[in-house]
Amino acid sequence: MTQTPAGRRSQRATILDVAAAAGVSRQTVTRAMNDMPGIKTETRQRIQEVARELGYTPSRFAKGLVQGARTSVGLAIPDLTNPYFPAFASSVVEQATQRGWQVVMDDYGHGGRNGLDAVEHLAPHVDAVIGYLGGYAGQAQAILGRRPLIVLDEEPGSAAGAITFDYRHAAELAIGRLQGVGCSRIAYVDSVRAPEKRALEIRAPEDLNSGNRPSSAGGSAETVAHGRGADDGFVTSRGRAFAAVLEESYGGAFRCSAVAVEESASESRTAVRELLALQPGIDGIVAFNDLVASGVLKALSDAGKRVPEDCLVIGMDGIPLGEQLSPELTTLSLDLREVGRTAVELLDGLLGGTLAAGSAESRLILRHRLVVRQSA
Amino acid sequence: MTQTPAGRRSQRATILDVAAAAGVSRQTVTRAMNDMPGIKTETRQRIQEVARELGYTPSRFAKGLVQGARTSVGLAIPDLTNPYFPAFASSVVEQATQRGWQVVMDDYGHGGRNGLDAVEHLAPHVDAVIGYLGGYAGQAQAILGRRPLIVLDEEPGSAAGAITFDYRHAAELAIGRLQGVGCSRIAYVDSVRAPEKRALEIRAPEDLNSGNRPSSAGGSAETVAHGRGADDGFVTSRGRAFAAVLEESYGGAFRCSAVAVEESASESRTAVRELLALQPGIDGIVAFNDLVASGVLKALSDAGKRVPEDCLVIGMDGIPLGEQLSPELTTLSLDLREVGRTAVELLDGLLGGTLAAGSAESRLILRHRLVVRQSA
DNA sequence: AGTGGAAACGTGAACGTTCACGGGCTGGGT
DNA sequence: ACCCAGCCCGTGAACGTTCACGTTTCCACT
Repeated sequence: MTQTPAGRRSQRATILDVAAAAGVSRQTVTRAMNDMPGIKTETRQRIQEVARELGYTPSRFAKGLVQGARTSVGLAIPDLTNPYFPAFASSVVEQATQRGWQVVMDDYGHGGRNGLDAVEHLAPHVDAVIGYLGGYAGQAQAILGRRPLIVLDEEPGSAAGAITFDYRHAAELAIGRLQGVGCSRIAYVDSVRAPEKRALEIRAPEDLNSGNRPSSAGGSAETVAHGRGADDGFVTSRGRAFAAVLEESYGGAFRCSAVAVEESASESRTAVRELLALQPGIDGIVAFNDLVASGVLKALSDAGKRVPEDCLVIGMDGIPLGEQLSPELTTLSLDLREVGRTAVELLDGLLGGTLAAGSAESRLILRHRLVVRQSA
Repeated sequence: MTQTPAGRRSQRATILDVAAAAGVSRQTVTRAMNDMPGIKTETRQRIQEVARELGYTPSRFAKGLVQGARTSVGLAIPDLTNPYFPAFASSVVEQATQRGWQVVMDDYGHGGRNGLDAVEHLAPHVDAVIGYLGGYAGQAQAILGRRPLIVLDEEPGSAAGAITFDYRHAAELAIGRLQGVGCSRIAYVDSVRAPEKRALEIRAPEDLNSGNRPSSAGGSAETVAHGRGADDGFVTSRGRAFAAVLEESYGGAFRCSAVAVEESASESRTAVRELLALQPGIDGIVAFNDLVASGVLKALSDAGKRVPEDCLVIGMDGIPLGEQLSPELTTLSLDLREVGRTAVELLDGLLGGTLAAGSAESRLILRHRLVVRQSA
């Protein structure tokens, strides 16, 4: 034995410690630990026993250095507590595991961090990132360099891959439904992501109560948003899509009002309660998502309105909660497991080289699907 | 330059490639990339530019090897889709991130894997594991060797740390509540974890409809469970705790019946519907968790029973869903963020050496708290 | 011009493992 | 007695980075 594992300050046992203790060489220990051939069964067992006693755990760094990396993907999610994300995260983990990848996860919603912080935190440890970054696609891709980034629900910018949603199509589905049953006064309840922390408030929509505004010709479509701090009325791309489709569909005979609240049922409840007090005639409400829609249902109940008799309600994204509500929520459903699967497939293509970063094929657009239940 | 980065087959650019391209040495590149002092600003910028062009990303393995590992913890979770887990997972990630740790996550619920598979998958990449393993604490700790394992809701066995729950206390809270308002016929709706896939079915409880059984003296407490494949009536520790407390509290004047279903609202709904058809007199139901309780509410509604007027319902674990139901669900609430935080604190103690693996201090017992809302 | 000293940069060594060899032993055949 | 094959085991090299030094460059002050 010319190997001298002695005299080190390291706490961890190394392969040399095991080799010395068992009276063999490094390579033999490697053979024993990794079930390789070319070693006597007796020796193998003795070495494994010694390793167990010493509490030896192979260094993942040394292993990775010599063997070449197993791929590990970072998963950045704003808030696992939001029922939208678990199905997505679960699906990503499942798909990654199937490919033998590992997933390093960051839920950046707490502690005032944002999507960029998450990517900075993940970057040193991963070969790629998938995530809802909320607008940092460009900067995040810069941090990652050549390593692929898949962003979701966001302008891709320089990101290697992206999955976005056809909100225009979703809006057409929902409004088609409401229009079909004759709704005439529709409200859209928008929402902003918590990290932005914009203090949005509802203002009295005088213009809607007191007839037409001077600026708009009598009977023309009219879209009014109540929200402070938003550069335009509808702050989200969801909201914008709805506004556009509403104008087109109801040209001439429609009024829409919108409130923007933080993404939670209780916020939504109080906001919509106030809205209903000001505009009792509303007979159809589309919500930013099912969580917000849940608050809408409560608010309608508070106001003594029955769903769907007095007012229809349509949610969005189709989280499991919707089925448990009464009335069961009609929603624009998104198969979030499919979204996760698709994201991993995209990444697989990018890592494998069959897909070019930033190419048209790496930009996918997914569609919502109308699931009709009781509320509309 | 005696450094010769040429003639390698490696795809990835190494620090030597950057050094050669920039006409400097390894160490200078290191200084540039890690914002260390002792380098001219101009040189630093030039190197960073070169690194960007070459798509250089430092090898996390080489870095980890020489610098000593940043700790990374594995997080094993049966099913993120189950609303019980996201708050826990989110909290673990938050706490770990605060300490500068990274979290490698495995959601092992899909594809027929179990908690042991998850630990095997995580083991090569992590310094410790936190997880709901569903009964594999011993074998998992064996795989991890000296590296600490924190198990939740499970007999700790040889695991370094553990968090369990005082189901006895929870049962006392719930039954105390029901007893206080005079419930006389209580059902407990139990559940088994999906991975077990035990086919449990409801059988007609003749003994409860047709008076006393011969084996039990008239009027004595009687606990009947309907479930095939369970060695005893109540298959879960939650169920066992409830059975015990029910017997003691209602000694002489009580009848309890239980069904065991898979953990889902729809399964629960059909199961309880059948149960109510057989035993219409039930006036209080405690459910395995809020998801199951949600199905119970639906079943009661199906049967024309009003909650809480005709029958009280108490859920368990206090997931956000409960507040959105109508009636809002009274539940035995668990602060899952606190559970996650506590798990990480335990791990912190174990890694730091201030806590001994397997010691009494590394075994924590947390309690549920009764949150009274509308359903009871 | 000489000198001191800081700033800028370079070089051997080490981290812990696997890969690609190479060597010794054993046993069975000619 | 010799050789060869097959098994078992050991040794140098390499993976890519940082650490701890050592060396050079540069400037200011005497």
